[in-house]
Amino acid sequence: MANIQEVARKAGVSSATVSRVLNNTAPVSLTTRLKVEKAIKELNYEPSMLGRNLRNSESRLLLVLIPTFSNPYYIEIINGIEDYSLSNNYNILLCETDSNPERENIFFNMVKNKLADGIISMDPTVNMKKLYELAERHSIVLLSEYDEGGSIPYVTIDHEQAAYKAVNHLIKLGHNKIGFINSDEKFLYARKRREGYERALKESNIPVENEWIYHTEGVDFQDGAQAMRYFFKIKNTPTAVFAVSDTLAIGALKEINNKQLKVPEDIAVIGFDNISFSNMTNPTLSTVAQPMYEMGKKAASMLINRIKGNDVESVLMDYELIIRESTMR
Amino acid sequence: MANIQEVARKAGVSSATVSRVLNNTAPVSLTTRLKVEKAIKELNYEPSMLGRNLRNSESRLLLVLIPTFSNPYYIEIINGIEDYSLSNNYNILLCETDSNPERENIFFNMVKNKLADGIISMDPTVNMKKLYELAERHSIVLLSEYDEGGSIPYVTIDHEQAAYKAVNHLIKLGHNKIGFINSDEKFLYARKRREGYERALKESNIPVENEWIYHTEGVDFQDGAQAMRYFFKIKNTPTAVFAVSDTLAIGALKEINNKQLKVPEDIAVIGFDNISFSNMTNPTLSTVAQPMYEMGKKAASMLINRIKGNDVESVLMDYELIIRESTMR
DNA sequence: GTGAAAGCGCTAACAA
DNA sequence: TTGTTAGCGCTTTCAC
Repeated sequence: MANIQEVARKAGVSSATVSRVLNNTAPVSLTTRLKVEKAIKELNYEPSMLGRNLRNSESRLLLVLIPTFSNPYYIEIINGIEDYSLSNNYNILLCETDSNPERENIFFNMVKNKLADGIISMDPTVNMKKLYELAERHSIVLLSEYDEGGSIPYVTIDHEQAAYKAVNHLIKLGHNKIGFINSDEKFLYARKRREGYERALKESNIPVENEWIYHTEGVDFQDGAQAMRYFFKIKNTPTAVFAVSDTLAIGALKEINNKQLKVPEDIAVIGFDNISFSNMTNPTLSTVAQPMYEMGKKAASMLINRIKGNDVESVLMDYELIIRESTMR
Repeated sequence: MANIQEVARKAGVSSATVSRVLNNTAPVSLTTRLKVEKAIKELNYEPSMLGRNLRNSESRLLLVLIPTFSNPYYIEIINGIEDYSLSNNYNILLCETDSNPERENIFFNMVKNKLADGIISMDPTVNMKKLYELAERHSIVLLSEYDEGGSIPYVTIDHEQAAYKAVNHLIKLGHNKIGFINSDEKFLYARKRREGYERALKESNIPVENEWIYHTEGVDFQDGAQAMRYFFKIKNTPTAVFAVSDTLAIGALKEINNKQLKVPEDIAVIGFDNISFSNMTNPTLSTVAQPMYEMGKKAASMLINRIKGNDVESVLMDYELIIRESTMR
């Protein structure tokens, strides 16, 4: 592959001029521009990003941290991030941390040693201390999971209120025995959604029963099924279930099916995330939809702004309750 | 962030020595090594990949081309690719082409201008002509989709035989009206699987009816549902359906449910891919499982070998028929 | 075992 | 409008 010098020689100009043609960074006379473009074409020249990046000390690569590829929740967000990034000449590197600190370190180091320009973290298990250290000298944006009152900008929804609305919807349907399948409360979103769950109950004078709150290990289908098995085991099985993710809700649905019970007649179920599967289950799943794609775009734009040195503000996005068969009367 | 010169100065050595300590590329006396390591720690030094990559003219970045994030089929493969790559100090860049030639170009250019060292393409819509051009000077491996008799190495399964087995399974269950939900036959895998479908029928003296072969536009749930609606519309609705992907099969399942028909009693269904959701449907879905994770690892190892300049050979992997409720008697 | 120096490919400051 | 030159941070000869 030819380099800029060879192009310059072939065109009979200096490499600086070739660079100027390439980047439109200073006026070049039409004749020389044509000569240069001809040489570029003839040599099949493509500028090396390696040289350019070293010189500009940027990589135009953004890291997107997610705990696992297997949660479909992230897909649309990633699409949003990618679309915005690509159209701003940034590429994104999808980083699966597996909630593994070692992996996390690999990715943090990529930023430190200039292989990436910034990070969008969607990983609720991320090491916040290290992230703050990194944030001192590098650009970081939090997506979905965030740190209240912290200095790292984030984009998220009002998890407390969204959970409140979901549970309230179940209450209005006449339920007062409402199970809550939550994930580990070390995650902020889990704590927030629990608050929303409790507020809805209290406002309707329904006592909050600890045995109706189940904490899962992960957010796989299996975890949801296991939670449901637990609810079946206790004496007072709920007549409605709110799960903090669609994957959990779908697992619960499956388990209810296995028991030959009917949704929503015997047990109503509502999830969270509006993943594409949620419309394919039988019955279809009610859920809370976040504006995934928009959140992704927003986060990307915030990050790129940060990289450019601008100040950015955190944002709270809207969400929507989606009623489907699993909570119809 | 400190650079190698500052470390050298602080340690009282030359930058060459620091580099030698960093890369273990030549013997360094213990005392100087300790001095250097001390300086590195004190300055919190991390070598810049930008400089290193330019010097070594490599990026240690691999591109993984997939048509869309939203097909869960790719997840485990990507995990395999990523695990192998990371443990060999390569990072992977997941590239969603959206079957869009422009996007494809962006990614091809990354390889041309040294921003990436090679490509694993899982995109059946990829522009083969351009890919071959690229393959002349760069390392490429095809995964799942491949080019028979071409010069680009690939890893795949025997699609013809896998389809044959799936259909044969339906025949053994007593079906002789077997619908086939195929994707566009511009894809090699689709043509191969059709061959398998036809071979199974012919071997059992079941005539191949064109009206029982439906070609979808995409491989989303909706496409499967649409295919099933078509089968319901024709006079002679099949009693069993083989879909070339689980997503299609799940869409079909949903549509059968909507018709108040029972799977497998009224219509048996078998898919392809063994995505995680296939075990959560009601009934659970029979399918063909490819060794996704292993295929990913294998492809990554082949690509990295190629980059190193070694010759690599294409491989055919095993697959497995997974019988679940949707095809039980 | 270690250092000096060149150079990977590019861009930007300065000079002309 | 264009060329000269320095230098981004690193590794690797080649001397010593």
